[in-house]
Amino acid sequence: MKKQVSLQKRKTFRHGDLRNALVTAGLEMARAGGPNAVILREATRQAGVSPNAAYRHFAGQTELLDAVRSACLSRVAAAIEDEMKKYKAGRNPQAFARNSLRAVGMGYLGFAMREPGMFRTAFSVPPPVHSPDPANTASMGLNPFQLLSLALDRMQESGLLSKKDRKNAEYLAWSTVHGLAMLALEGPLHKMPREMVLALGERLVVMVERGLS
Amino acid sequence: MKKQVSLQKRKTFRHGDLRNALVTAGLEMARAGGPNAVILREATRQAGVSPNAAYRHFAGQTELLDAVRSACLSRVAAAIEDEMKKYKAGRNPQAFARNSLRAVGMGYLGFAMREPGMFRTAFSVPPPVHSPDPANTASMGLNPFQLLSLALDRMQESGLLSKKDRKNAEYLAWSTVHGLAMLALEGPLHKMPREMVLALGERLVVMVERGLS
DNA sequence: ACCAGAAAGTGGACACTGTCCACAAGTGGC
DNA sequence: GCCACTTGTGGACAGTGTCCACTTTCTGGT
Repeated sequence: MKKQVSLQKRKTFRHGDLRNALVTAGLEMARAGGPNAVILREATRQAGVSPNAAYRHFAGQTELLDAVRSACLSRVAAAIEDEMKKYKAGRNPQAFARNSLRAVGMGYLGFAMREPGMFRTAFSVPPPVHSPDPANTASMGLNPFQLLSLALDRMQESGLLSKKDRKNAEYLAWSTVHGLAMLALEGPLHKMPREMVLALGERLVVMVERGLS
Repeated sequence: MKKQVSLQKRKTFRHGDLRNALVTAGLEMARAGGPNAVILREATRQAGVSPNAAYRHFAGQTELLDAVRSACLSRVAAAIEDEMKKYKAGRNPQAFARNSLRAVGMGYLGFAMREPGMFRTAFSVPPPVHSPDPANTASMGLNPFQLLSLALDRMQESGLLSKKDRKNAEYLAWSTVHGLAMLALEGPLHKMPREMVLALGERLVVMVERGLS
């Protein structure tokens, strides 16, 4: 239907862009079924190539998953950016700061609700921590964590947060929205309607803002 | 080494307690490697029984995992209870309420740090929501969620929380600690030292307490 | 223009998983 | 003592990740 190009058997022996094709296929599987659903052989099948061909581009299934996770993280970052763009820096820096924080939280949560599979994949197995890996970023060149830091910086600069309270505040804020997202996606709250989750998210952001200082 | 009893080939054709043996084996696998590591065939092997024997007690691997998850949830509840027992209701109900909330948060997080595999298993795939399943509880007969509710009730009763703010507050509080735990276990913070995670946890609980009202 | 060597993909095999089927071995009620 | 029922066995199958030896194609140096 969509990328028929990869299904019709190619004429050339070389695929030309296999690595990308595999990641794309893997991304689709992650979208549909989360990290456990990204399956190496299936990816090669969709790329119209033998299973072992994948090993020319990835050391194994784990590395393929790593690449897919990276792609998922980029999507998360993009969603946050989109949300942040709704607010412009105006004459009230405190309002701007608050809106930034809200945008990060709600962008994060919104993506989790919209693309559960990708979200779960993005935060599944141990990635190499805070690597400033440019592959995880969107157009602003910041990963989700850095976008959050930015929002918190604005809080501090506008006087909403003391220097002391600012320290490590990203972890506190992040935990909050991430936790709600996970509980709603694969935890005990998975039957809660999305609107309610998002409503809780609103309260959560307020709680963070109030509780941080 | 430990439960040799299940390894030496039994004399009777019947195992006698196979279901339990399978869950126990599964629990050990979950402890060591999280939900993905609980493998049906391996459980039967450890129980000294043929793979198919498991199907007399579970419809399939998923059901075995369900049972293991239930057991993990019990452990979480037990850990929270242990933490709560440290504080007794005294002449200051507000302090008691605060301590209860702290106990829930820190008990939860502490267990996550001590038993990452079990914790991840406990909150992995969709369980049947808020079923008051007695299998998930510890000695007080309350599951982790209910223990949290109890702590929040104490907050309200002691006047620390208004009726309006009390509503759905468990979700907000829960999200917070759960999020930190997940980020620390299988998220980008997995290299953060446990002491730091727990220190963040302390701040987090304070933030919740301050932010909820 | 050649041609060696690297890069990319193929085919076959292996061990492992979950699961299905038909069958055997004990057990309990009448 | 028999017979139905539960529990466990054995053999099979498809699907997975991965290793090995092999072939096909591309590329760069002479």
